[in-house]
Amino acid sequence: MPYTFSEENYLKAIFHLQEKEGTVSTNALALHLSTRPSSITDMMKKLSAKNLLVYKPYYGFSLTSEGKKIALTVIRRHRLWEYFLSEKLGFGWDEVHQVAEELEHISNKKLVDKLDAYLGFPQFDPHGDPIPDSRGKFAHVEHLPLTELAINQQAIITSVVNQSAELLEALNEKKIAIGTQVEVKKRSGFDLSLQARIRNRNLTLTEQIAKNIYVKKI
Amino acid sequence: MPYTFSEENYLKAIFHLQEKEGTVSTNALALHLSTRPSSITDMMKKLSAKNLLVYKPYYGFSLTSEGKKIALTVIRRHRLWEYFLSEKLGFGWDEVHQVAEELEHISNKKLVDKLDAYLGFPQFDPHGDPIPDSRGKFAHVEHLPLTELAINQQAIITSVVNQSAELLEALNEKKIAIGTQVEVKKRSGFDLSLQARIRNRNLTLTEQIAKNIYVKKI
DNA sequence: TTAAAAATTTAGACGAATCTAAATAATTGT
DNA sequence: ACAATTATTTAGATTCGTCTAAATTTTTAA
Ligand SMILES: [Mn+2]
Ligand SMILES: [Mn+2]
Ligand SMILES: [Mn+2]
Ligand SMILES: [Mn+2]
Repeated sequence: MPYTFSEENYLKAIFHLQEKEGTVSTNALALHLSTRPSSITDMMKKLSAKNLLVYKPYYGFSLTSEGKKIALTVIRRHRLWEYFLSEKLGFGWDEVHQVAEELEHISNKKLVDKLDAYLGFPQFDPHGDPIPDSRGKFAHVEHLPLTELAINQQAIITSVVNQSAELLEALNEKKIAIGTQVEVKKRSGFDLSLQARIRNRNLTLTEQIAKNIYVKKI
Repeated sequence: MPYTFSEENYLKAIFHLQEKEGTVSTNALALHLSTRPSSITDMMKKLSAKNLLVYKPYYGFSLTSEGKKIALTVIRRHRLWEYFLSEKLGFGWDEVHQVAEELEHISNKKLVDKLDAYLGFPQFDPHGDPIPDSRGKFAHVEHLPLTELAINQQAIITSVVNQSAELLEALNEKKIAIGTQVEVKKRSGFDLSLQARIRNRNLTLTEQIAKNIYVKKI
């Protein structure tokens, strides 16, 4: 029942890659975790011995339901702490991730549930990502990347998928945040950049930025 | 600058034993940390190599000023989290220690200082122990063990030194807490137990309990 | 269809933190 | 003063998580 920091980080990373890419390769996971592929293989053996994932050498691996359950509790803790840091302590959304990366490993269930209650059972973290409840369930939001929003369609920003400090700072500068209303006025056929109307101002957003911003039509 | 959980736990334990007993022996430290004496010796070598303590085989060891500084930051974090758990999340004072034992190792300075500010710069933790400020300074309270309080002298409880869950539960049952007013009416010459008047009721306190309770005369 | 390239695993090593058992040093009591 | 006891250290092992370098398997593309 008590998993190591490493085990939790691996399970969470696998869960995220599995969600985003559908599949997870040894190299992709090594890249994501900033480790070497051989370390991945080592850990896969340990985790499969604990029945947290199924692993066939050279065939790949995928989380068991127990493995998913653990990944979700780590994600829950991560996002709850991010919310706490942002809402109660006044951290910026570009700073919370790094700190939550450590706090997420404190596994006392009573702590997490009391924190959740204290925060008022928030549904989304500061990046717009849904926070699993104590049973691992979370709200689903119908959203699409800003790159696919129809011209002149009003929408609000629901989340930012890439949470690199650089991107978040760039968005801060442009005063773009979760909940901000946005409308695409024009999309360039040449570089796919777009002209957006945000807070009554016209901004140019590169494709690289736009594809990390998800929106919900209103 | 980044110390391991183990290193921090050792430094904190040495600091506490040094405060309470004046000196620290290998065996005492092993007992305190629930490890084996040989593990202590191993760690003493590591910590002295890092100049956090001075160590001469068979002669003992004591913290350098750098070692004390680190111990104090760990104690600061521990007590701030205890305060948070108690005041904000509603944990009982007999539950906070165990959780804080983990939270104390999250070393992000900005986190700790923002938490401190959020809590209103508390001076004492739920057990009455002083919380070091960001420079490592803390309030000093003139207090004495309840076993030494003069008969009929009014006093209030400032702290409880032994924080075993058993003792704290026993105190909860008797409705004894930090800040509770107390007066000793009689002290038995036979078993050193004492009759105390607390919340307008007369209670018998064994010596074992009384010596863990510290009070300040009023 | 097969050779080159890419992905993955294995072999062997290391540092951290711990342990047991044995050796050694310090203390104590007669 | 010295033998017995106690405290401490050393020797040697183990587990965890990681690494590099080499081997192996899979994929790709000529
Ligand atoms: Mn993490
Ligand atoms: Mn987030
Ligand atoms: Mn601790
Ligand atoms: Mn305390």
